[in-house]
Amino acid sequence: MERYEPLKIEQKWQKVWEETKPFKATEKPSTPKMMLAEMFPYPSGAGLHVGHVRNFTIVDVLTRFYAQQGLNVLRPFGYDTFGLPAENYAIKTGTAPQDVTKTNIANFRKQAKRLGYAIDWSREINTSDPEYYKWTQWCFLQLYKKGLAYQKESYQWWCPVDQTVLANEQVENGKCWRCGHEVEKKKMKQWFFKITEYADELLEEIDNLEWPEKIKTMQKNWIGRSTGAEIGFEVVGGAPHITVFTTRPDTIYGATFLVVAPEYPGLDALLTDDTREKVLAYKAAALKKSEIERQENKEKTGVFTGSYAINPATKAKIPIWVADYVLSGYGTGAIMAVPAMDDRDREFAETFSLPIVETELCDRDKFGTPKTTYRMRDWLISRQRYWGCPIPIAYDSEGNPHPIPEDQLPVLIPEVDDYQPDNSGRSALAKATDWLKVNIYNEATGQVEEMTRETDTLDGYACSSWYLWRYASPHDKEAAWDQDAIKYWEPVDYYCGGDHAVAHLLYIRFWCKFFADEGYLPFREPIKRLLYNGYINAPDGKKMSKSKGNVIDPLDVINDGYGADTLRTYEMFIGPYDQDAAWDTRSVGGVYRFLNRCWTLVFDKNANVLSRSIRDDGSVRSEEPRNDGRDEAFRDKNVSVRNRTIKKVTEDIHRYNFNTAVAALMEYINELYKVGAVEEDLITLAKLLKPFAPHLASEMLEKLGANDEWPKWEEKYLASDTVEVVVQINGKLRAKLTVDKSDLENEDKIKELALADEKIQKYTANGIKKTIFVPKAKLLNIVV
RNA sequence: GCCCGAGUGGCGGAAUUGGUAUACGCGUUCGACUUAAAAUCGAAUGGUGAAAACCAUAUGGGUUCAAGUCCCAUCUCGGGCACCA
Repeated sequence: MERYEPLKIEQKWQKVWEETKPFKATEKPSTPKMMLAEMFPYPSGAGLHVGHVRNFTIVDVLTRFYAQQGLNVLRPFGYDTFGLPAENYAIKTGTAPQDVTKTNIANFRKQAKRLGYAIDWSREINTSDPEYYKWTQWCFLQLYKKGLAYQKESYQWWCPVDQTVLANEQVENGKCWRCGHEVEKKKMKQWFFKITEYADELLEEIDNLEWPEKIKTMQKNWIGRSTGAEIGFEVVGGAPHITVFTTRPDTIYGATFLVVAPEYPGLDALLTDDTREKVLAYKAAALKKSEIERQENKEKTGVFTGSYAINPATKAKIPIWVADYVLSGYGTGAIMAVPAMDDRDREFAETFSLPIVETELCDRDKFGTPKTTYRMRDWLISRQRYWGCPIPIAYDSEGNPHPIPEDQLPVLIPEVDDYQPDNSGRSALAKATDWLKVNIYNEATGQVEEMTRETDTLDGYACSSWYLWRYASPHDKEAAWDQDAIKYWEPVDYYCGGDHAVAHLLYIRFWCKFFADEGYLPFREPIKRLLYNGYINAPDGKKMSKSKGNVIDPLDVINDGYGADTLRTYEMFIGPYDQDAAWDTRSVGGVYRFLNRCWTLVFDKNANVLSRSIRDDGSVRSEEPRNDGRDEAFRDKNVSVRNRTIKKVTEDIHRYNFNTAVAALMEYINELYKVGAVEEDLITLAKLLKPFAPHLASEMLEKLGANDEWPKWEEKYLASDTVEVVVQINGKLRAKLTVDKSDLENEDKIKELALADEKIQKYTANGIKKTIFVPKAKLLNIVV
């Protein structure tokens, strides 16, 4: 007897797909398109994990579903390859990140192919490929030309022992992750993208997106628009006046002191000989404070500057303090403190015995000018790292930046021997001394000059801020993306991921709006629908991690004999796609049994179950062949189950209820095992199964000689000839009636039948108050 | 602290518009097949109870003919933000 052998079937179909390339996409102007993508992975050395499989399979189910419905689908794939793990590995071992990346991509590709994904493999992209990052640099230059890429002095984490800049995630409890020494903030010139320029549109367009509410709320909070006013305070003694931002200009009569942030630019002018030493010491200490310390220790600290300001409302002379509870990056870096109204100001006033004055409110616009501010800051994009996209800038002898001309792109990453950043705070790119020198035309002097290249690289998020558009024409040598291809394929219809709720998904919206303004994109939002999938945790409910030893390797699940179809279907069945779920190895077996039953129904003529059906009296009618000409009644019964299943699976996929779609297929096959199947059932089953288990379904369809066109249901077949009507007494189920379909709307008839029922009569002996009939719910409620 | 979610059998979960609570799967039990085991197939499976019936969707109220679903309060868990003036 033949058996279901997933590995054999899967190998066969993967070979077929490798040769026939059924998902190679081309623009077909007369066919509706559908573009789907997952958040492209960072190809780590560990290979695919079960979270990738869930993420990719969601996209795959939708891709195949729409392809089977006749849409022209594009489902590309790519790799987000710049980043710290490859660089750290390089520092440790001296292996070039280029080589490690190449190996990891090959492994990822091989594994993704073993899962049978409907990918157009001709569109693979890789952010560290010079063919790709040439255009990342081009994007940077467009932003630079419009003044949206600019330099500014900014405080960075700095490890004084390792003499290097550290990223936020490399600072652990205020200490350097490598040497353990306390880190400090160092003022350095950094590159920024001016995302705040688009703050209003980014905020206002959120409501129009078909995205999960959770993500929309997070983005709104992140942008954090608040409206208020800026109010100028004159400083006694002639120092420049201080402008504060407040959302409550109406409380100005209660402002009894001002507070500026330690980093406040005009701080020096406020100091007196008596206070200078103390204030500067406070400032130095504040700069040393780690984020963690600032978060954990919210006790108010501060120092009096020695200066006073005049409250424009009360004309009172009020002291100016410096305190780290005022943030330099928000508003103007200075506030008016109204301790009677604001909890933080009150706490500060109480700590330092400053006056608290209860106050009447005044007109909001009386003393200030209306002003809107945002929590969102400009996007800091320079990284002092080797393994990133070089910023296409060079500096003349006076330190002025000049863009590398577009015809000299890409600025290639130079080869170096040592990947450790150098002690000037520059990336390892600074070690490529020849590479550093470049001849550029200087407009100011009108001469070609030797300049020095920028050694910072771009934040990886820059590389992923335009990759969805590259998919439209991934090998284009003339442009970042082709206008016709973009017009046809994009914006992306479905984008699926489980991370980057704010950063990546906000940055890509920002770039989209910018390039739309520049005329390069015909839309202002890059992603129509976002699916945000949950994590898959270990069987113990905890996060999977190597150190805990609770990692489930998807390739092990396949190779253990379950196969890719079981793995895919299991991960869709595990629970609602947007919720976290815990791996359950035994449930994987349940899904395997389900697929095995599908296989058996089509291929194993000898299985005794196939020859069974149930007689009207409930007994099993055995030894009957399966696909012969069954009698009419039998066929009608199957027609109704079949149509209901088609409807349920179709609608569930439309709603992303993949778990209940699989459950509906399980119900269907359970029913077929009970009553028997006609050929149309087998074909329908295979077609509906294909998005989840494409190898097995292809094998079934081949055997049945059928295509994979998505089946349609007809409403008229959904109900069988008789329907069950529920009879309630006071809302509680007491009896079930079987009535003819044609009588379902007939209230009198159903009432008559109900009242004739023995069980119901027990309750109606003392009369009936009223009845409620709900034909849609097939329900009659009798109130007694 | 603030803003979102969520709480249903032994377990993961279903219930789409207020209308048969517990679909589907796991686990468990029993049976068939087998010398036996595995695999496969079939049956049962919220609790109490002999049964009738009663009680069950975190807890306590409410609205309704009817509440897992709506309203009010409380508890618990998860996520996000966190001195943003």
